[in-house]
Amino acid sequence: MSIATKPGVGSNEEETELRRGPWTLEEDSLLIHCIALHGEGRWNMLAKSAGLKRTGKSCRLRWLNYLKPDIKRGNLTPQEQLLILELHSKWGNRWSKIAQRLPGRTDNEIKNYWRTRVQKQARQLNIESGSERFIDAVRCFWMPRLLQKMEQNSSSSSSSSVMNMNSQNSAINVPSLSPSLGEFTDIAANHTRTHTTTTTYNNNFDFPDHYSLPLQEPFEISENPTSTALPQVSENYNNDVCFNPVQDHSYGMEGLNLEPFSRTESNYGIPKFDYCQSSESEWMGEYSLWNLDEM
DNA sequence: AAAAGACTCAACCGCGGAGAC
DNA sequence: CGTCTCCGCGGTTGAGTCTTT
Repeated sequence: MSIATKPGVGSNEEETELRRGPWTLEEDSLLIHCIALHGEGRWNMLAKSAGLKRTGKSCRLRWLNYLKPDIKRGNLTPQEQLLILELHSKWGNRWSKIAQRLPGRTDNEIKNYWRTRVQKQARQLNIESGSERFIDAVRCFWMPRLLQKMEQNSSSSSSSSVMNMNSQNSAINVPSLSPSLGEFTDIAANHTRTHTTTTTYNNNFDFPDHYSLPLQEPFEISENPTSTALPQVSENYNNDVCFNPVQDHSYGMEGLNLEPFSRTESNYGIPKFDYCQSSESEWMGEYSLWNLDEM
């Protein structure tokens, strides 16, 4: 079995020398060209026929995570983040399975998102990721936040290009979001809509069962994503992509002050407080907004 | 302006399953 | 049935970048 040479460690036997590390433009071109000719799969053979000194695994990874034309770039949208949270609560670290529900997103990207954003937040709150408290935090704080963000986006999207990136990006063949995602976001947006009729949310957020999934099995419901409940939202999702050009890294959970939540067991279970006191306040960075002591 | 620390994400690694022989 | 190879997945690493001090 050939062992990849480490960077800087030379090998006299050229045929066993394998490159590692970042891919060059030339390598990318070779791989793309070869896949265009032969298609995906048979990665070891592909690597050889392309003349690449890479393992088949490396070629596969490069293609799937970076070169494949339908890969989306940019930050995950609130909808995507919400879906990730939801699916992770359902499936755990099944990244590839989760990625199948997010067209254009790779398992690697989702995994990175989870580790760098979600788990980081859990660490900062001294919540063990995957614990019930963590699930609570996701459900009672982060999901509603994302739903709120979705609502804001959807209300402003009519005058923005946020939801229309797909049609503008003719170079990239982006598949439609799965019907399940449309279904899901319909339901999720409906949750938001239900509560945005008032200026105050409460954290119960009509997640009916404390530990059961708030949106039970929304993914295999229908082949038709069209929703009668929220046509405008569905429409957006049928149009797809939702690549948000705004470089907003704060869609996620950064800035949430869950200290009381993480510290006070009495708040665990049925925490009661408003989490959306002010629609005009930029919720990211409003640490005090989340301070239970103030309630 | 520079150093230190934090963060991101592309890429690698090891493992296990599937299929061919 | 055992062995080998390929493929795909999840976990991990580390270089580059960004932010903070």
